[in-house]
Amino acid sequence: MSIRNPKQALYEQFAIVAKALGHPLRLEMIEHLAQGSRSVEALAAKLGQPVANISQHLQALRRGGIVSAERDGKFVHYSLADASVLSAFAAIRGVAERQLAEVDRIVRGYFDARDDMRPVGREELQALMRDGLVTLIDVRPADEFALGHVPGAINVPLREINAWSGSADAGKQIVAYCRGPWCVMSFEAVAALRSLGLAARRLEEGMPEWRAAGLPVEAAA
Amino acid sequence: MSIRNPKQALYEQFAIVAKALGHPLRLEMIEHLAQGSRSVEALAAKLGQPVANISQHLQALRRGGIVSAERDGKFVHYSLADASVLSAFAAIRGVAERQLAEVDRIVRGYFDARDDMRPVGREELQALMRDGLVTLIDVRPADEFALGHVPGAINVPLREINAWSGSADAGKQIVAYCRGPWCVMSFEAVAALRSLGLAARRLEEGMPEWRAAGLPVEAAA
DNA sequence: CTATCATTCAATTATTCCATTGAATGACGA
DNA sequence: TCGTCATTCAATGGAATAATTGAATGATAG
Repeated sequence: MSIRNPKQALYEQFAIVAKALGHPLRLEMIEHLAQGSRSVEALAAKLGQPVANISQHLQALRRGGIVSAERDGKFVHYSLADASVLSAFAAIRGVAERQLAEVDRIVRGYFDARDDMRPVGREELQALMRDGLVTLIDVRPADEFALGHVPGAINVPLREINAWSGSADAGKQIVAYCRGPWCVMSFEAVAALRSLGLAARRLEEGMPEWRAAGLPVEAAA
Repeated sequence: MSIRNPKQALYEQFAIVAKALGHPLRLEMIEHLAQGSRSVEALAAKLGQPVANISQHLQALRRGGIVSAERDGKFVHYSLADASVLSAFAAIRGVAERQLAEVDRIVRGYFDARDDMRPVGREELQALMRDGLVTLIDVRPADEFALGHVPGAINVPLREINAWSGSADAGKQIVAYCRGPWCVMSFEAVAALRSLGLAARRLEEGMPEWRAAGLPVEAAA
């Protein structure tokens, strides 16, 4: 290792962390790992990527201190190293939302962010739930739901949304959430429900943010 | 541009932001810009880098929404685009401090972080200042001091620290701060003062963090 | 001990990023 | 209008990073 002054050496370390976050696939991996720990194979399957590719990206994330690994039999389970990883992700997302016009364009174009797409905040949701005014649905796959979900939520994976909608209580508003603030599944769930004439809105954030806020989490028995 | 789904498109945008933070030189540029706006030339001089190189990195930072440019005559002044940039930087620093053993090693090795190097916190400083128990010195160059400093601080650029120490009030503890939590100048100032037998400690954070916390800032007349 | 399977490593090619150089742009002052 | 100066652009070669493939490792089950 070359001799440098400590300032540069520190900046190099910080840059390693930022660089680890600087790839779209790795960010997607982080969002999945934020739902709970995963084996390399499971993660690869979720993302539709070759195992070796995911393994390499996991090494990069590990070098940056983003994830930690734990061996369990012949599986290695990866998970986020620290809650501070989520705040770093959130901070980067915040910069992008505030500063990059492209983000705004994507959100408006693809997600069709109309005024009435205004998401429900955490406090607002808790008030609505207390008053029994909403049906809260968790549109993530069943395995992620099982690892932890908002108390009172029903698991309705995205592909079952149309079938489920028939049994929905038309008198209540539906609130959907999934993996994070920009997770597409809740957008699509809301769009699908609305096209069926149901009143639906997104929860502003997803499961990891709910958990990070210290709010109660329910797990499968 | 290829057609992708919105999720990937968003992750790509977030990755652009993270990638912009993923280079040591750019992080150093951010720390300088956090002191105040700078022209390309001024920044290049501060960092001892060719102008064209700095210009290119500034473009990268601009693409990532990290900095914004403002033309003034034939100069272009760059500054941080948003206070959220500082929190993103802080979040990344936080991950590095918590997770990367190398950071710990550098801090211990170069900065000689002994127990009594424990830095002074903001509240503690304010209490000490109120009671007149400390001399607060700002060890940044005079131009950065002029753009804003902690009220009551004396500007003692690092290279003048030995000359100044003769006139220091030996009955008071000295607290030094500079550009940020890991800015080397305050470490070196404290080391120099201690080797002269004076009681000196670092302020935990630097000017940008002080400003971001909404605390009062004094600028040159 | 051997077979199996999850994971990692190694090697390849394509792509992107980086620093440097020199030329182009764009605004100001004479 | 012309020269000057700050900044940006374009082009170069060299280094790092990414995706793919196939082989190596390391732990479990039989």
